[in-house]
Amino acid sequence: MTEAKPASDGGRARRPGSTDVARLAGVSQKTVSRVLNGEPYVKEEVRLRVQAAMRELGYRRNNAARALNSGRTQRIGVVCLGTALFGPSTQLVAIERTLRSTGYSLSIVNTLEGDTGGVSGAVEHLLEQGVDGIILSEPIDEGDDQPIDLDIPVLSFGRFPGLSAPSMLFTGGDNTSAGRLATEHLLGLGHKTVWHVAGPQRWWAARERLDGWRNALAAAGAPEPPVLEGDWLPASGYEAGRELGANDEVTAIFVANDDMAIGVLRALAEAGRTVPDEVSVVGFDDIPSAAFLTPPLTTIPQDFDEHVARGIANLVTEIESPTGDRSPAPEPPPLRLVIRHSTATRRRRSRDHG
Amino acid sequence: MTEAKPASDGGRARRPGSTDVARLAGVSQKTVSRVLNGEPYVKEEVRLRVQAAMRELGYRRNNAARALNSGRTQRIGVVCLGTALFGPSTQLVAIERTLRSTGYSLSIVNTLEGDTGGVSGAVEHLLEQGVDGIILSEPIDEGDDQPIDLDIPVLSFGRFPGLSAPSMLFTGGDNTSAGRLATEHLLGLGHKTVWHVAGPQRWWAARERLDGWRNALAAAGAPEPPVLEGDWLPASGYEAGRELGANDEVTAIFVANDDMAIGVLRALAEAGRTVPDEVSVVGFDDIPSAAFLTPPLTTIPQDFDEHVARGIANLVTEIESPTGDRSPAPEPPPLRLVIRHSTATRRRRSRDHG
DNA sequence: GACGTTCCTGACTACGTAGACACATTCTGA
DNA sequence: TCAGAATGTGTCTACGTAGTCAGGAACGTC
Repeated sequence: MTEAKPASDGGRARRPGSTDVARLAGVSQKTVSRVLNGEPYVKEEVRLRVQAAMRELGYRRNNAARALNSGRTQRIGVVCLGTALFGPSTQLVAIERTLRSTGYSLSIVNTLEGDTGGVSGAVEHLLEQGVDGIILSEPIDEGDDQPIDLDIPVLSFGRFPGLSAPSMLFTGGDNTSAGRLATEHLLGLGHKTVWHVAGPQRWWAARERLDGWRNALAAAGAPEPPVLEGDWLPASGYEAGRELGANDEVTAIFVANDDMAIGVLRALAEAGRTVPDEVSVVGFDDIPSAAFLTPPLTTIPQDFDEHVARGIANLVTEIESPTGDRSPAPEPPPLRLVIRHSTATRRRRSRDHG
Repeated sequence: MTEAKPASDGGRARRPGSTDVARLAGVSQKTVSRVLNGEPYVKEEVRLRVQAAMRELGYRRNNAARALNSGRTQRIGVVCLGTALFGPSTQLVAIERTLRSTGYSLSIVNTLEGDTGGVSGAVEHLLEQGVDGIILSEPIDEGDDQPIDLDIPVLSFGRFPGLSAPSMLFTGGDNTSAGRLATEHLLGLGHKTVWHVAGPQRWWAARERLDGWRNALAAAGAPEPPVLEGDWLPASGYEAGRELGANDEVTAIFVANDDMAIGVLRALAEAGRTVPDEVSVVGFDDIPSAAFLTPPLTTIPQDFDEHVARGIANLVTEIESPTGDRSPAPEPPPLRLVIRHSTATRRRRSRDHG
């Protein structure tokens, strides 16, 4: 009986394994395994003895060994975009919280914009780590991405062409309808048309909000002004706002997120255009500070918790019984529009008859 | 030669292992392992043949097996607080980015406020997953936490008593000095004293900023007004702002983060106190929208990238050679104060002699 | 040409867990 | 009373990787 690896005598003591627990409790390793997994057919007295031994040794189950044996890691990987934006951050928090209650743990990997390999590189990284499922947190369309072909279930927050997997699940809010809702709100206030400060069009969410805006305008027979595209950040909203503020035609703006709306508000203020008297502004997200801006921002909240809960429930089901028969998606929560003080009925511009 | 487990004929094919690659390349499994790990003493011709075989089979190294064998998972766990706040989110992104370049991957777990077990529960969860090191992202002081005793290195962003580990590393900005800097700026503008809207005092960062404020006041011989404590969110800042706005004595406020400062600004505006003419406000963080508020906010930026890079470099060094001899910490980056338009020299209040 | 290096490769094995299976013991019903 | 089920427990083994060690081949040196 050779001992190839000295039990790291020099360093810290070797972590106890189920074998050590078994020895102490006077049972076989397999019985310890049974106790660990709450299997039936273990005498209560034995179960208690084993649990006592585990406590005494400070036993902690070795997940690597478990994964190796079972082929399942009890871990889910999330591909993020590496931004600290409100939406992605909030969603990630919701994912972690939901996942933990299912017994899975979470690995995250960022796709930095312009990163080598983009999404497919990130996915590859996760696969090598070993994950039972993958979540694409904020699907974007990078032209250079090669199609991704997975053999584990995937949950995506939004459409993601170029992806194939044994089971592809989707969740997330209806950005198109939300964009329509925002636009209709402004049209309903009497504005002839609505301008749009869009998010980066590589993001599907941004495209969909733009689509909703476009649909609403078309349905109302309103002219479609040119789109200004930002990058979600306030500075880009400010740039767009400067253009819009200089244009007397502009009386209503739908901004694709609240952060950019902050920039728009600032630019309008600097241009001397009062909100909402001269220009109405609608944002998106309902960030915590939206209610405290000048003026408080009318916006559309997103129910991340709800979308995440639905998506993850499906993902876990799919992982644990890959039958592919998912329960029919429950209807998504209704869209809401929080009306504050950045929108008002259109007034004749002072210079209209000057 | 029995075959206990049928190779899952029913489901998808078994993933190829290094043994399969070896067979295809006509070498031993060990040689494949050598190629994988870039070890020397492999003939170039053999190396190429093995790599070709790996590509052909779509081989992907199994991290669970690797971890089981080596006792190291190449994974680092991060304990977060489960908030989408700007600071924590930004820091997490920085951690992921930095870590990836070192070859480690990232598991995250949230300590939801009031969660069972708090930090120690989160740590336990990570240990069971198997991590080589742990990062405490936003150290807070939960009274009910039992002391944590680890046997792997820990990196903490801020002090964290009640924690013991073979090596404990710290990084992060100097919140105390930052608090002092903000306060001194306001005092330097002629304000008799500075009021403080603090962050939740369970957070060490919040305590330190408060300490810095207190130090600066004491050093200047200024009276110390009562502290108002918020929860980092704009709404709590608004509440504090309503109190402060009703008090004519208040001419200068240091708010512990920008989000709360937004609430403070709003409350002051509603109270008819103009900023900066009547009241000066300094925030903390320099969130992206800070420059676009009304008025643009004077604030102290945090250099997360820098702190994270320093901390992780030390952590990885410690994991890979647990000698405990860390290179002396390089001096932290200098503190900055971004002066915008929310602070100005004190003017006599209109009612001073009324 | 014998010997010591350096280079290259393979056989064997451990890592910790859980699945398959064998077997012992107790319970149940005719 | 005895078959057969239900209940416990142990033995053996696979999972995929990399460490240890044994040795063969190629090279140089005296």
